[in-house]
Amino acid sequence: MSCQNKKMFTQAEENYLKAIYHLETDSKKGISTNAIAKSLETKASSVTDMVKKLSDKKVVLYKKYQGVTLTELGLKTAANIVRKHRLWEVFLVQKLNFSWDEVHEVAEQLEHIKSAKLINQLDVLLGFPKYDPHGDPIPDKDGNLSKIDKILLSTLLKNESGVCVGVDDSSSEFLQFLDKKGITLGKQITVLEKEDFDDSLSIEIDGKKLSISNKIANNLYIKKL
Amino acid sequence: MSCQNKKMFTQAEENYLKAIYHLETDSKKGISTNAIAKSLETKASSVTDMVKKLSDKKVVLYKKYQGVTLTELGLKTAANIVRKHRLWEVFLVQKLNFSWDEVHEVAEQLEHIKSAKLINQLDVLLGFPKYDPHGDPIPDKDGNLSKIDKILLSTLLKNESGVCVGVDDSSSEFLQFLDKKGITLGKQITVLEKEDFDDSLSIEIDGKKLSISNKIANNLYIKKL
DNA sequence: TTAAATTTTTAGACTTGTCTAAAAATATTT
DNA sequence: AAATATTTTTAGACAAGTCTAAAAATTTAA
Repeated sequence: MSCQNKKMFTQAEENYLKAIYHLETDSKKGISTNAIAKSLETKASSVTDMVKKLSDKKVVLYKKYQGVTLTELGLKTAANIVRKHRLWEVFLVQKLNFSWDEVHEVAEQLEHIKSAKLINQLDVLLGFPKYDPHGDPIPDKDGNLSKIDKILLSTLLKNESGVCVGVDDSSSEFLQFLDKKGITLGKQITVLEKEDFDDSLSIEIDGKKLSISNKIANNLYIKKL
Repeated sequence: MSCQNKKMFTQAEENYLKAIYHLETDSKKGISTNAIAKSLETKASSVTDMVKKLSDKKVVLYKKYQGVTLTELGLKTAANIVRKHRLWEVFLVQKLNFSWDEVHEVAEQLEHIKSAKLINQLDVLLGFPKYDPHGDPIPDKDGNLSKIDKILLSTLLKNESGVCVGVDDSSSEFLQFLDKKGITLGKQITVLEKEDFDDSLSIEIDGKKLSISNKIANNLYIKKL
């Protein structure tokens, strides 16, 4: 088989590692049991149990009541799962005609497939993509991320322009809403007007004028031109 | 989610259904607990337990001590898993440069991914293949198989010719052996000589003469010209 | 800085899928 | 047809991962 040296993790363990990874990039501090429970839609008591196992396996540091942090090994492992998730998302969109709001659920399953060759060759097939269909960076084999200096659309000033490069909320509701409005990654946007009373925006996209609520503008990443 | 109407099965359940499916195509009778246990490398007692669950779910017929048979629903479900397995094998070979001896292990995992769109689009991407990389037929959406009138190389007579269309044993050892000898699907073979004392063959392939043992000839399918 | 509220952990239970060992049924042999 | 061998099932146990309810620790508030 193919599992002598490399540590293997169950799907449940991988999901915990991924959740902690995402929470760590947001908060930098030790991640609380409750935060993990919320993000995995499970109970805090289940998290405590699992976190002990992960600690035994040296992928997290854990002191009772103090939250957890990923070790070097845990970080690498988690980044690799995210890498797989995002590469599969690109595959689904590029090769199988999925739309960006349909990929998450399936990638959530595909990310657990164990085969180094599979993911390397997928990377080749897709042309070594750096970003997934939502604009999120794909970690490389060592877990490093390409950074892009993106800002929220809501921070653009009047008459400034930028290119759509990502979303903060990638729920299918939001993504489908963007589709309906004709807003997709790569599209150029210019802020025509900023309304003070509700923080809504008037923007130009594809030569058309569009009104955008603050909630939308707060979930759309732009790279300034 | 995506699981309101269609019945969902666990990976373990799917593996049992697949095993029973394969055993049924060989034997036509009720499949014994022991046969399933052997094929899944598990214990007969575990099989008894699982078979009861499958019976409750209406995918097999089971009477104590009498073995099991797939119901219509079970047959369709199993064929669908085999369909997914074989489509993924084609994908791995055609798109990701896997060799035919490397695909099984990974397809064994991929076959359990749940998404109708995924498998339909994969079918499109691959051009609706009818056979997997070992020459085994890919069931269509209703579970129907394309039949090919293939025979074992060992049944070819002296001076008869045929095209390699499949293998009976698809262990990586056998497949790697065939690779080494230059025998792949689609290659034309002519029987030059049949030796009586050990049933070995002398064949011509690619204009070269090759000696083939009976064991090999008994595991290689040929379509007569 | 005590008291109250919240978070986290523990303890015990449940499910799925597996196992071993023993009992029951079936099949084979003489 | 009785005795033996084999197969299958049952019974009880175990590991993984989850849950609820209660206890312990920490944080917040007064």
